[in-house]
Amino acid sequence: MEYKTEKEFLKNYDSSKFEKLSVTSDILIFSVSNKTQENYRKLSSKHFSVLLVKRNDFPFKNKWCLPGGFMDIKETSLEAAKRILKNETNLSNIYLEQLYTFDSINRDPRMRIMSVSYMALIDQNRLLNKLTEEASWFDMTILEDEKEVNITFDNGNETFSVVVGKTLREQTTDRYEFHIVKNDRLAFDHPLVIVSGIERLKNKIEYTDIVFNMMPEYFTLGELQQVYEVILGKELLDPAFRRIIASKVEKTQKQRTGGGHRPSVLYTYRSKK
Amino acid sequence: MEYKTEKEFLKNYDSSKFEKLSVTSDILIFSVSNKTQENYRKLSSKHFSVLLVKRNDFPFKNKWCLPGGFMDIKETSLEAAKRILKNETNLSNIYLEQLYTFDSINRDPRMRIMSVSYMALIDQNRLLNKLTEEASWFDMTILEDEKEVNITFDNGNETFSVVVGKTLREQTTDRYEFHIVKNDRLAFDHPLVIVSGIERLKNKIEYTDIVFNMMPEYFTLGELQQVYEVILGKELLDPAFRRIIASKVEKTQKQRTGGGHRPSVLYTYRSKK
DNA sequence: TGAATAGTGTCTGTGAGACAATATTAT
DNA sequence: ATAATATTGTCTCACAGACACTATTCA
Repeated sequence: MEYKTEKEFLKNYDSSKFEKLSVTSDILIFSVSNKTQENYRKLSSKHFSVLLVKRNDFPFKNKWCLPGGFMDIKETSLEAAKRILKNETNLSNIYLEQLYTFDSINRDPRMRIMSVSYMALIDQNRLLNKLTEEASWFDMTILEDEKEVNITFDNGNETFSVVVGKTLREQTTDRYEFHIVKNDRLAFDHPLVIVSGIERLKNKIEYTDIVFNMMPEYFTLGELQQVYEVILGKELLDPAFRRIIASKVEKTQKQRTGGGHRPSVLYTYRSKK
Repeated sequence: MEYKTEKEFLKNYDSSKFEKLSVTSDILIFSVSNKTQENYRKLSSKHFSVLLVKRNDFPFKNKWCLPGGFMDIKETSLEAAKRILKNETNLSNIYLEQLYTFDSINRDPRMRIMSVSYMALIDQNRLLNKLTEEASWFDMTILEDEKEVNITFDNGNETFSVVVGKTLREQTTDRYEFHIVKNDRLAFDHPLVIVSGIERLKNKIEYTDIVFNMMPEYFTLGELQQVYEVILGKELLDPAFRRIIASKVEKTQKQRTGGGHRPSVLYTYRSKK
């Protein structure tokens, strides 16, 4: 049948023509946690951490997964992500960016479900006991070589690790293609989401200012350096770090005292150049 | 109802519980085209170009759009992209990476349709008259300032331009959020896809080797430099460019002669370090 | 010969890496 | 005084920007 106008066409459009599927928004909530130190003189050490939720229902009952949920037909995946984030942390105004869309055929045993994943960055100090019961921060220890990424998760009560393999498809697709090598405790293909997010964050921390979304309003350069170090997984030299960061931060009158050492100046993020 | 095992749960799962939607794969096929020169002595000048398809049907009948199509329920969006690409160019083995998922509620007037977009890079020499009838390469002229991107499309017969505005959402989302300011001839939200792809390519060309996917097997450094220049939208200094690129290319015995000037050595891509 | 591009040499300033040195606090 | 971190100084080396210069071809 031929239509003369778009209006006419739309009125007669049969929306059931193509098969449909469900979509979820899954959110990688990254943060940096403080581990208090035995020795009063030492700085509290920092850990790169991710928020996981224990599944109460099938599928993958009792396994850990990223906070997520089905997208409503009347909201965008970003809106769904914000809703879930709000639900999980009771916070709005969190840094959020779309990460990747995962849609391998059998990633969900129930049926074909596509996942649009988002990455959120948060300063853990903003949420004080606001977590829901099933949610828990896991510190990540990341070991990476050319072939694999090995991540150990630890929330204080439970420890487990996953291994994700990297294949580099020379020309035809993304630089790295990930596949799960070992995984007992994480649901779905979430190890792939986590590894993708880590890669993204590692890259972006070098050429953007996103790191400040994980920082409180006032912080010392030592703390900021520690955050860089746990995310990049390597130590940085103090003078070099200070030079690079100098244009992005503003000195304040405040100081942090109390450690058994010279007090440090508190800085704030200075947006723009 | 409570289930004891995952198997039992899955057997009884009602997959119609959540509303569903359709998904398309849309592909941004970028290339660099040669404009032959009047003066025999001059090099042919290059243009950054994108493949567009004229819509034969509603919606957006007679407008131009990115090659794309509905994803089958039994294939992934990447597989769909490859299928569409094969269909459009008759080529396999094309560089392809997932770009972004666009899912604003009313992006398609028919119904809720989510688009997973891919970016493909291709050497135009690989396809000789292989294009389908409705497809056409458009050279892009890109003017960008802090607030807007203005792109003029030209396929030899037709010229039009679109304007996309940039908003930078300080903390809560991606660095830039795009919105269409002016658009007459492109269908759907495809101006946003194109701008996102250009941003991605501009970034990646600096820290990856993807540019070689747009080059033939043998090329001169002058040609390669021209490709960088049209994509980055700025001129580069010869010695600096040669220094940077040196480790990525391999000199051959071949030469390109025939221009009214010194012949140039042909190089090949040298993968790895 | 001259127009046009190919290709090289080299100076200079910037900025990162490395290491050393100094400063300041709580016990 | 000492452990621990904070903060600065400075040397060196690599490298990007800039510009000048040489090389080679074909009508």
